[in-house]
Amino acid sequence: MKSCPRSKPGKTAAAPRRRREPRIRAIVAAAEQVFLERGYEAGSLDDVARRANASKATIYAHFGSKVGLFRAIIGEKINEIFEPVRQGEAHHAPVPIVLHGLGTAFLRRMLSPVVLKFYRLIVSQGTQFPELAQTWFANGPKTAIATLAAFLRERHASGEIVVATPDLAAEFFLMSLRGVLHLQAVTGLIVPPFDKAIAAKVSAAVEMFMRAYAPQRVTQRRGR
Amino acid sequence: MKSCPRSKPGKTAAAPRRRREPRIRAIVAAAEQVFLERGYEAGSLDDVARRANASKATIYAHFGSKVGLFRAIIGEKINEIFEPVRQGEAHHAPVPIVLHGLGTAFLRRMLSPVVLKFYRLIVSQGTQFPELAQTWFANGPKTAIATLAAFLRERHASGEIVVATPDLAAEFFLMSLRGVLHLQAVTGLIVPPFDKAIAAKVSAAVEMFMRAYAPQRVTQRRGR
DNA sequence: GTCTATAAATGGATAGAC
DNA sequence: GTCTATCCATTTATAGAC
Repeated sequence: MKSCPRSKPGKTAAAPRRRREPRIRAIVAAAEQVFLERGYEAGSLDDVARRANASKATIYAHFGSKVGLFRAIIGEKINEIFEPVRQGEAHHAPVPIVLHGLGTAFLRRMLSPVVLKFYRLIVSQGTQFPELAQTWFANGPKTAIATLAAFLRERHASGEIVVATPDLAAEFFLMSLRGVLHLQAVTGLIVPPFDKAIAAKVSAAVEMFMRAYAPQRVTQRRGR
Repeated sequence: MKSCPRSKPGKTAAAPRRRREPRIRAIVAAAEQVFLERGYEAGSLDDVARRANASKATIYAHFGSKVGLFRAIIGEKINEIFEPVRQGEAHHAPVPIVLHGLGTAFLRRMLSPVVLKFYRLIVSQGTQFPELAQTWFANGPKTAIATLAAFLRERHASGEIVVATPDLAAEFFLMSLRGVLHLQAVTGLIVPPFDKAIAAKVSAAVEMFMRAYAPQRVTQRRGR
């Protein structure tokens, strides 16, 4: 049976880029779902074709192979997913307040269904797709740490905190934030909503961080 | 359809357990390799049979299905793998020294090939095999944290450190220890040897921990 | 470009001989 | 208990019509 006849493309100048035929967009959307939901190995092209109301032949015509489809879809999705992370905003509140806000947003995002699925995918397929792992790491964890480190560096300069190694401090904070909560969520041991757990974890992490990096200390630490 | 041949009643005094026919042992060993190396989905029973010099029929006779084999093999392997974690030893050195030793051992283990493969497996299959995720979490992270927390509690009592919430402090320390290093290793972005990176990470984490939990503080912080 | 139909290979699972 | 041989569903990939 014929599928719904869609209006043939006549406009190609409106959208910035990402201007593609509806069939391809449907395939992309379906592939995202399938791969994120079932993983690379278990996700089949039959499944993708079915959800996209397309045929496998069309998929192959545009992406060449399963590997090609996976690379294209996931590579693109990475950039889309981690876009919010790159938005480094200027914060002027006291450090603990800012950390609380950043931490909550960060942790919420880490534990969102789509990011959890993404994590499972990268962890299980990272060694098979090095360039995807690379992109993921650069756009995700690395950028998050760099952003927080920049903030810490500022506040160190203003004397509000004492951080000799901002990148390390940022890493510690973010990792403490994830904590066991992330392990439990990613393995399905706990399920949403996580709001209560997130709030508790953020408060505890901020408190620990401030205890470690607050300036008012008597210890005769080395200079600097 | 035969079910899993569990522990046979009889001589369970001499040998701890593991009293089985050589064929089964070969299958178990092969299955461990295959599943840890290629994952659950990609790992095939043909592959297992080949490496075990056995036939698929024999596998089915003893384990019933692929799922059954996986559950049995991985469930058993978890207990074997994380046995060292449970060895809570008594330490009498100063806290930073002990943390350094524990941290190094812990991180080394976390980044060992087999534990990394295990992590990939649990992360990707955790939601499909809840009881495995449960066992893994209880024997791994949870036990590690509990062990460290017990140590911290002792030293808190002796006044050497000030930890109001030992479990949280232990979690923070261990998570800070893993840090980005673990992410990079698990996704294949970096490869062994990790010794240099481990040493650096441990020192930094211990320093941070002591800064946060050392007792010599001016607690004139308003509020607290 | 997109479809139907099919090839070719793989993998989970079983029957039946020994 | 273990093997060989086979079944059958699924899956990647392609050929050829429209």
